[in-house]
Amino acid sequence: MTDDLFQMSETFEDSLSEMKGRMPSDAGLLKMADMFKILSDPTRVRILYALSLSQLCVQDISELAQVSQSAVSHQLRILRNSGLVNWKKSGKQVFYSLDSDAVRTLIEKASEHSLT
Amino acid sequence: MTDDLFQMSETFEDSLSEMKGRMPSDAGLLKMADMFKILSDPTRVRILYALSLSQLCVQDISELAQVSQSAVSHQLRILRNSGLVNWKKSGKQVFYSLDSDAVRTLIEKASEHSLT
DNA sequence: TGCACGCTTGAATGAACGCTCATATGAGGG
DNA sequence: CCCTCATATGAGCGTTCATTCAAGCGTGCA
Repeated sequence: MTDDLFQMSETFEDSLSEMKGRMPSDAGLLKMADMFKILSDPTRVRILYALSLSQLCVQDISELAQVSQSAVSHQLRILRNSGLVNWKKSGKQVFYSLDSDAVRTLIEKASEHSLT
Repeated sequence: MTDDLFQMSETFEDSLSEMKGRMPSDAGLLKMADMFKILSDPTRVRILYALSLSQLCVQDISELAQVSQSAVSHQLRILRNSGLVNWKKSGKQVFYSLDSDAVRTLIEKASEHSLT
C-alpha cells in the first residue's frame, strides 16, 4: 500500500500487520506443503488408492498402479518415511497397507473434490 | 503373484483384476494429483492462506507471503489458471480473492490434518 | 550350497519447477 | 506527453524429482 492516502493507509496497514500475525508459521506451512507434495504425484496417488482397497505386496501394487516394480519401491520409501503406509515382511514378500483411516478419508475427500 | 500356488493364486488374481476395475481413471488421477500439486508449494499455500483472510492486492500478498512481487505474480498466474482465485482490476491495482469457500475449507482441512 | 525370487538402493538422466532479473504493459497524476 | 506506480511476462538458472538401469541383499527351496 502506498502512503499517500492517510486515512485508508492506516486502516489497511493495521489489518495487514494483524494478518501477518495470523499467518501460520513457516514450519507449519512447510509441513502442510509437504503433505500435499506427497499426494501431488499420480503414481503415489495410484499406490495409495490401491492400498485403500486392500493390503498388497509390492508386485501387486506395481501391477495395479501400472508402474515398474523399481519405481514403486522408490515411491513406497517416500510413503513409508512420511508415515502414510505400514509394511510387514512375510517371507520374500513385503506387504504394504495404509497407515490409518485418516489417509483413506483424505484420499476420498480429495477425489470428491477434484473429480467433479 | 506367482503361479505356483493354485488355490490362492486364483483368488488373489481374481481380486486383483477386480481391483483393477476399481482403480480410478488416469484422467481422474492426474486431475487429483494436479490439484494437490498446486497446494504442494509453500509460497502458494502462503498466498492462499493470506487470501483466506481477506481479499488482497498483489503488493499486500507479496508482503504477507514474504515473497518478491514477481514471484507472487508468477504463482498467482498458476492459481488463476487453476481456478482457485478470482481477480478484479481496480485502477492500477489488481485484487485477488479465493474463488470459493471450497478452497478455504480444503486449506483448513489440510492444516488440521498436517499440523497435528 | 547354490540359485531364483521379491524387494531395495544408488547413480544417471531428463523433465518440471520456482525464483530472479530484466523488460513490457497499462493506468493515473503532474 | 512523460513519468511513476502496480502488475505481468519471458528468459535464464539452479534445484528438485520421478523414472530407469544395474547392482545388492535376504529369503526359501532344490
